[in-house]
Formats: sequence, C-alpha cells, structure tokens
Amino acid sequence: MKLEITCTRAEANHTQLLNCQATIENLDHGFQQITKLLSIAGNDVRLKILFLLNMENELCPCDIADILEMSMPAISQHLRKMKDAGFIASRREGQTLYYSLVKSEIQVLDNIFTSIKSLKKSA
Amino acid sequence: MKLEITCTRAEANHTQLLNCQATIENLDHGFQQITKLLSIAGNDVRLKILFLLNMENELCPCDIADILEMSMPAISQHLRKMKDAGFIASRREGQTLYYSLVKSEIQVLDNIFTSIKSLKKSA
DNA sequence: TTTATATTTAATAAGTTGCTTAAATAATAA
DNA sequence: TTATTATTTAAGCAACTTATTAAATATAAA
Repeated sequence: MKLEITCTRAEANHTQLLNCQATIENLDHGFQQITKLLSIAGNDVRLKILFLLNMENELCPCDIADILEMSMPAISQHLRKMKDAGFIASRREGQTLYYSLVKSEIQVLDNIFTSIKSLKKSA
Repeated sequence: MKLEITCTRAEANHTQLLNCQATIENLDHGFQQITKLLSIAGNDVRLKILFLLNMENELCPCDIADILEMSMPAISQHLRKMKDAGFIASRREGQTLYYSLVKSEIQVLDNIFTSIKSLKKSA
C-alpha cells in the first residue's frame, strides 16, 4: 500500500488520497464482482436477453433469436458468455434447451430492469 | 413489427414471442440509455472513478491517477469518455480541473455502489 | 439407420477498447 | 517572456468483442 504521490497541488490532501486508495483496495472483491456483471450487462443484446428471461422465466435460444431478429450462433455465443459467468443456467427438454436467470447472481439488476421500464421516451 | 418465426417447436407460443418483441421495441429508449450507462460502468477503472467521485464529491485527474496508480493520459481518456456521455462534469480552478458526478444521470448506480461495499470478501 | 431439428462450436474478419509514448494546450510563476 | 505544472490530445498498437459462415453434436422422428 505504498502511494507514489505525483500530484503536487497545494490543495492535494495526502491523507484523503491514502484513504481513498485503502478503500479501493479493501473493496477489491466487490469491484471485481460488479465489474464482471456490468461488463456482461453493458451490451445491448445481452441486456435484452437478461430482461426477457426476467420477464418470461425461461426461453430457448430459438425464441430469443426470433424475438431479437438475430442469428442463432450470435445468440448462442451471448448465452454461453452469460452461462460461463454463472448468471444464467439451462435445462434440456428433448432437443430444446431452456435458459433462465440465476437470480442470486444478478439481484443487482432488478433495479435496472425497473429503470428500463420507466425510461420510456415520453416519460 | 413483422416477426419472422423460425422456431418450429410445438411448444413455441407465437403470441408470447410477438408480445416479447413488442415489449422490447416499446422499451427501446430505455435499453439504449441503460446500455450506455452500463457499458461505461462495466469497466474496472471507470467504475472505481465513479465510486471515488461519489465518495469524495470531486477529484482532479492527478488525484485519481495517484489513487489508482495509473498514468495521467489513461485516466484522462476515461474521464473524457464519461464526460462525453454526460455522466460527469468538470470545473476549472486555476490549472486544476475538478470532476464530479452528474447525479441525475447515474442514479441507477447508487444501488451498485452500495452493493460493492457489501460484497467484501468475508461477507 | 437415415433425416430433420435445435443448438453449439470453430474459424475468421471487422470493429472497438484501452493502454503507451510523445506532442500540444492552458494557466501560473519566475 | 520563459519555465513549470496540470491536463488533454493524437498516433500507434495489442487485446478483446461480436457478428458471419460453415461444420459439428445431440436428440427425436421416419
């Protein structure tokens, strides 16, 4: 926790800077977790998929491809990324795979799904 | 709003698919806004900068570079991206620029800042 | 077993991100 | 005016992202 101070402003408060650095280090685990989730959710297509799974409970890749008018491989790769991250899970029924949210891992997004609904253009 | 249905499963509920597509289209504005915010916040460095500005109210690029132990140009480019997006603002005092959050634009993150704090490793 | 359907995987190409280094502004101090 | 400090901008590049196309699995039906 050595801080190389390059800021020579008279106003620079070194105690403040050291404190900030300690806080960031202390919360490192939280930053990693949340960055992982936001970097996944910060994509147009994936955010829509998460939103749809939240709304419909479960959907298969084919449904999602139809709804978003995208190719199956494109959807499949987004699903894999979210599954690898542990944010969604799948169950098989015959040839069909049904994907659903792992709620415990994405609780932070509940709030965001609500915001999307309230951000209608006219609002 | 024409839906090309490629999913031929017997279980596929076309009404459900049409309804999903209508919802996604209807919320397009919200998706755009939130995706913009999450794609900015879904980066380790930028999330930390936003968190620090939330905690300290305002900071200059030099302080941030010291705290995060990164180069000035690297920080400056992240700041520019967030400023262009309208999530932060700056005021000048002599040679120093102070950056702060545009609270109204990032309200959705309040919840996330709280989560980061509660995700400490031991917790 | 052959065929069809649902899905994934792999290879690849175009675009984006995020750092580095070096040069350019902008305000202040000597 | 010249030098110094705070910051930004620009160019370059390696790594990552995300779509496309084609080929591979996996299950079910003929």
